[in-house]
Amino acid sequence: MIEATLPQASLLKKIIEAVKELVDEANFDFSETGIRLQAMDKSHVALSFLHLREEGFSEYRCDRAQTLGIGLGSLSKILKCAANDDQVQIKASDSAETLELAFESAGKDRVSEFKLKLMDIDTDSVDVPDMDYQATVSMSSQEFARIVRDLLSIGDTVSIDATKQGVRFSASGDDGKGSILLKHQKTVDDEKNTPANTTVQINEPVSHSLALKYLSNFAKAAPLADRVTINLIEDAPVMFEFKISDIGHIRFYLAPQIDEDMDV
Amino acid sequence: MIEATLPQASLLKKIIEAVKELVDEANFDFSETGIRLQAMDKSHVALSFLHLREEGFSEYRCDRAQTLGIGLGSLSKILKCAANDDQVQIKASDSAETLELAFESAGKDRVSEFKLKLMDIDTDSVDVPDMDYQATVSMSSQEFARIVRDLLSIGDTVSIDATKQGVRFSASGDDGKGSILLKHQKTVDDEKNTPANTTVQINEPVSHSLALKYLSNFAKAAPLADRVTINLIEDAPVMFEFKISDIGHIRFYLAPQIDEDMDV
DNA sequence: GGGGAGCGTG
DNA sequence: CACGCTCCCC
Repeated sequence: MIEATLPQASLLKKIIEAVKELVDEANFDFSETGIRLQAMDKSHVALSFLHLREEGFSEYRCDRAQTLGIGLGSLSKILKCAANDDQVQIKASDSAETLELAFESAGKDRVSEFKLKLMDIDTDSVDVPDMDYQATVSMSSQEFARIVRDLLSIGDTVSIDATKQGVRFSASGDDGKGSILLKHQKTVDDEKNTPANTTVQINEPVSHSLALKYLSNFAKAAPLADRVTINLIEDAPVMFEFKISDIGHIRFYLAPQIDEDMDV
Repeated sequence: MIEATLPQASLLKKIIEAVKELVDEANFDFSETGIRLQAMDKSHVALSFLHLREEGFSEYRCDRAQTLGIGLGSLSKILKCAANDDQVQIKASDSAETLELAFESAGKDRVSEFKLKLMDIDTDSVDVPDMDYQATVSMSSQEFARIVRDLLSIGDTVSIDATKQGVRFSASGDDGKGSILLKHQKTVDDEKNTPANTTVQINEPVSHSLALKYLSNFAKAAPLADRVTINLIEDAPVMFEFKISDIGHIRFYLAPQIDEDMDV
């Protein structure tokens, strides 16, 4: 038996919006402690992780661990039927074949109920070990989204270079090249004027080439978090983390592209 | 070697927005005294002039005169990557094959660099003699833009009639006719309440028919100047001038349409 | 607070 | 391809 309630449907809507472009269907693992999702994208290049802790729900109950296979397209359609400030409750009985969603309007005067057929999903579970990253960038998620959008008009691939000085995003295409450097700033908390600081923690400088179309998908998580953390390590996927306040986080891993220069 | 800096990218953005619809690619002539551009539109009906004086830049250096052929679509894409209050510096070395643009955010914490491939552009240089205009209208550029937009919903062609009393813009189409008269006002400077005065200096009344779609393009320059000056003379192109404060101006010339009544 | 531009959806 | 929504700029 699963029952979980969120006071604002908008949160769940944004979460599903952020992953549904990458993943068609995914297993949601419900346990006492909360909900987890792990899914490769269709082309097996990007990995999405979602964790929502039980404390983040206004009501949470999960008698025994249960995995629900959900088509994200269908779920997204149903969530479009919820107003942003509806309360949303999801329910499933043990070995249920459907997920039940109930939306209640803020004024309690409208109650909507939807049932979503569950599916069996073969999951290629990938273990992602915790790594010691060589570089960690923290920046405004909105600025991240803006940079990705800007560079998409220049080329298909972005190079992310993290150094002690800051992080550089660069791309090139037929019309020319573009590069944006965000300087590392010591965070100044006493000055409330500091809006969108960027910080770079470096053990060793790292550089990676990534397909912008995936980053463009990741950037859809920007509405969920003020900041994004980019974790880089040589010869391993880059991790993008958006912390969802009070409830969890969403993480994307993207394998770097083989550098063309090394391709020869 | 060329180096020129503007404190506000928004100025350059607006300038390029104002000409890019008319001109796909254009030669920018850099000299010690500033930057000039002269370009016919695709259909060779409208002529665009741009002059930016060196004093208007926060930094200007041009060792020797140089002509840079620039694709305005590509340049516009790059300028979209600048925030409005970024500082923008453009650079080109002698006989360079690329134009370099550097944007620096107001907080200095973001520096973006773009390279734009230059191109060879055949230019049909037209000499436009200084003329004694029969009528000169000065009016609010915003009101000009509004009138053009309004009349576009009536017809394709506007007739501009300047008399001592004022200036009349009129159009007609299938649904009917429209006409807007702006009365000549003696400029009253002591009354600060006077918002958008129109003045008409007349030597001789003039009337011209012009294609509204071009005027609609010219009106894109309205954000650059509070006022527009319209200069009319019989049997010659109409000149629209937008003065860009402290730095120069942008002018459009448009050949009048042969009056249908005289076409018979 | 209103208008315009870019993006996603039907 | 057009409409509506959202973010950004004025």
